Amino acid sequence: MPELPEVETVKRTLSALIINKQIEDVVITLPRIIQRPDDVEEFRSELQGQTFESVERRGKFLRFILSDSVMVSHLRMEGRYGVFEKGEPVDKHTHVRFVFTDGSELRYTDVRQFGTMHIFEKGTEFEHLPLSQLGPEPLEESFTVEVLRSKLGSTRAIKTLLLDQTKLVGLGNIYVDEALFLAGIHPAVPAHDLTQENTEALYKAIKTTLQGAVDAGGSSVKSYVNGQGEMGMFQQQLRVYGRKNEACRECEDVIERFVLGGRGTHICPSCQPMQKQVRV
DNA sequence: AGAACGACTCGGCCGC
DNA sequence: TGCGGCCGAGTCGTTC
Repeated sequence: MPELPEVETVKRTLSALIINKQIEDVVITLPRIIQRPDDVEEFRSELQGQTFESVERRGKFLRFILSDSVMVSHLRMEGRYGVFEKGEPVDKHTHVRFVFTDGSELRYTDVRQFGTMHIFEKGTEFEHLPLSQLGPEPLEESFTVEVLRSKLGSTRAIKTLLLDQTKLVGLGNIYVDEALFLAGIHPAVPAHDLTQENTEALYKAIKTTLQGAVDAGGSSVKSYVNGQGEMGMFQQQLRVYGRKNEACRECEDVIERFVLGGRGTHICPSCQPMQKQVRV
C-alpha cells in the first residue's frame, strides 16, 4: 500500500535504473492497467522509440518523463516496478513490460491488478485526471500551517478529510493514523473542530511522519519493496498502525482498532482523546 | 457543491 | 483440513 514515502522511494531508486534507456517495445498482458489512451495498441506504438528522461512524483502518482510523452502511473495496493534482463523468467503477476534497446526491461507487477497507467502529451498531464484535482504536496515549503488550516473547514472526520487527495496529497491509511497519533488528535474529530493548537500539532506531525518515512525508505507493510526489490524500514517505527492490542509506546494504555469511514483505524485512547481540546 | 457510497480486485485470513 | 466468504487498499464515477 504505497503512500507518499514509498512512491518517493520508488521514484529515487527507479530513476537511476531507467534514465536514458530507449523503449524498443511494450508488452501488455493485462490491458485493464492501461487507462489512456483507450486502445492499448496505441499506448504501445506511442511509446516505441521514446527514451526515459526522468522519474518524478506527484502525490502517490509516478510521472515518467519520456522524449515526447509523460506516463502517469499509480501503484494502488501492490503495484511494483523492477528492472530485469530480457531473458529472466517473468513473474506470473507481471502485466506490462517496457523492453529496452539495451537488452534490459522495466516490468510492472501487480498481484491485485489495481494499478493504472495513463499517457499524455508532455506538459498536458496536469490538465487531466488523475492529476488535475490534486491538493498540495505536504513536504514542499509552500505547504504551510495556514494552507493546512484553510483545508479544515468541514464537518467531515479529520481522518477522512486527510485521506482526500484533493485536500492534501500523500497520506494513506498508515501515515494518516501515525500523524494523528503524533498530533494527539482523535481521527473522528470533525475537521472544523480542530483548535489552532491542534492544527499546528497536526501540521508538524504530517511533516515529521512523512519525512521520517522517506528517510527510512518507506514502510514494508505487506508486500511493498522499492525499485530495487529492497524493503523499507519505517514499519519498525510505526506507533499505532497494525498494533491493535499492543502497548502504546508513550503511555500505559493499549492500542485500539475500529472502523472509520470504512477504514481500519488505530488509536491510543489516552494519547488521542475524543473531546474537543480547550484553547490555551 | 460537497459529501457519501459503490465498483474495482483477489490473496490471505477467519470461522465453521 | 478444506472450503466459503469477507476484508482491505486508493481513486473515480454516480448518487444524494
